[in-house]
Amino acid sequence: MEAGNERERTADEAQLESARDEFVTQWGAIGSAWGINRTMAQIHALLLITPRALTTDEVMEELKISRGNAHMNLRELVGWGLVRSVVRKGERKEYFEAEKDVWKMFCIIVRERKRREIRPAIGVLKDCIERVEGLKSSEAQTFMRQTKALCEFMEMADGVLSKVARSEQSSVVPWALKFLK
Amino acid sequence: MEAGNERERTADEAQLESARDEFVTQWGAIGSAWGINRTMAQIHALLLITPRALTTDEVMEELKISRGNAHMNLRELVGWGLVRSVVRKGERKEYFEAEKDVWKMFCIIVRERKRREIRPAIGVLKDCIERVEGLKSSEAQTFMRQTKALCEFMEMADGVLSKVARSEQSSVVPWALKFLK
DNA sequence: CGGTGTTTTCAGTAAATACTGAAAACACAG
DNA sequence: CTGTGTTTTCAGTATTTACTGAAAACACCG
Repeated sequence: MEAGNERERTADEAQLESARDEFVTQWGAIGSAWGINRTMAQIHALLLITPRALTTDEVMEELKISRGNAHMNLRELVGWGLVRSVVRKGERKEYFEAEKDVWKMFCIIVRERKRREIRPAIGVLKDCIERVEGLKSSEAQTFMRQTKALCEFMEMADGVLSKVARSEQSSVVPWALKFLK
Repeated sequence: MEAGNERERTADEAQLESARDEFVTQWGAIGSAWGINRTMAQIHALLLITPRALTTDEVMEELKISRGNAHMNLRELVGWGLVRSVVRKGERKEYFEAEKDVWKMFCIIVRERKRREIRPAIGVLKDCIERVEGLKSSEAQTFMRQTKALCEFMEMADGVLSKVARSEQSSVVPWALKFLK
């Protein structure tokens, strides 16, 4: 009987572990399709599904990666605000834990991508528009029309995302859903 | 006087060309931050700001890239639906032109990313959830909670994006903007 | 059919990106 | 200050990704 339970628990553990591995791997693949370093996405996935905070060594061990790699990507995640470093009193090791609330996660990503990519893109577009202001050729006209349209669109997107991400409440979106079409 | 006009026109052209180059380069950089091949983004940018359709050779020339590269990336853009190939009667060359309407462009990108990345991601999450259904350990609980939350979130995002992209009208979003906060 | 202009493919190579591991820097306790 | 555990850095290297260019395939013409 005891042996049976043990065998069962072990099977369960194997099942869980394989699902966790699948999740970590796939999350890495998904991340890299969106321009995020695969390892960083994997570390993030690992921390997301781990109840407690982990040390750099545990991350290294779990994902079979070097210290440098683990370290750099953990720091990057902390930089994004997706992971917090926690220090336990009396211990010298640093622990890391992910923001687990999916909506907060989303808001953080939106804010950061806005700051890092959308804003600069708008800047570039404005600069391009300025440079050809007043030019008359049809090529110049097409260029202006397109860059202006793109710029307006991105400013709108920026606005929408700001509001959505500021709300900090996933309740706003399901509500908005009803009104769309 | 004539010389003056010519000099002026030339200066204008130089100004336009530098702005166009800037745009193409930067659009490439932006694209690659979002997981899109830099060259593909540059070709897209080039076609966006060119009033007429271009041949593979013109794209090669403009961006200083090889035939193979130009060809493959043009095909990829056609695959996304962001670029159409047009055949002029009596000519054997193939011409390429971009979808210029920014809102349509957005809808296409949303639809494709949904199809290529969001849907598969949801599939992976569902699979992971299924695999641990019924497991009791606290590790399993955390795993389930997180993957379920992520899955629900992505399904919601998928729904919102579907509706937004289906509307085919940029007018819906500015309207929705007022209601957000 | 052979000739001509065009597109497609892909082996080989280049460039970009990510990772390793070991050394240096740091931080703290004794 | 010295020893110990920990974090940080980064030159060198591996892996991945993207590109080239030439050959093959294709499509049409006379």
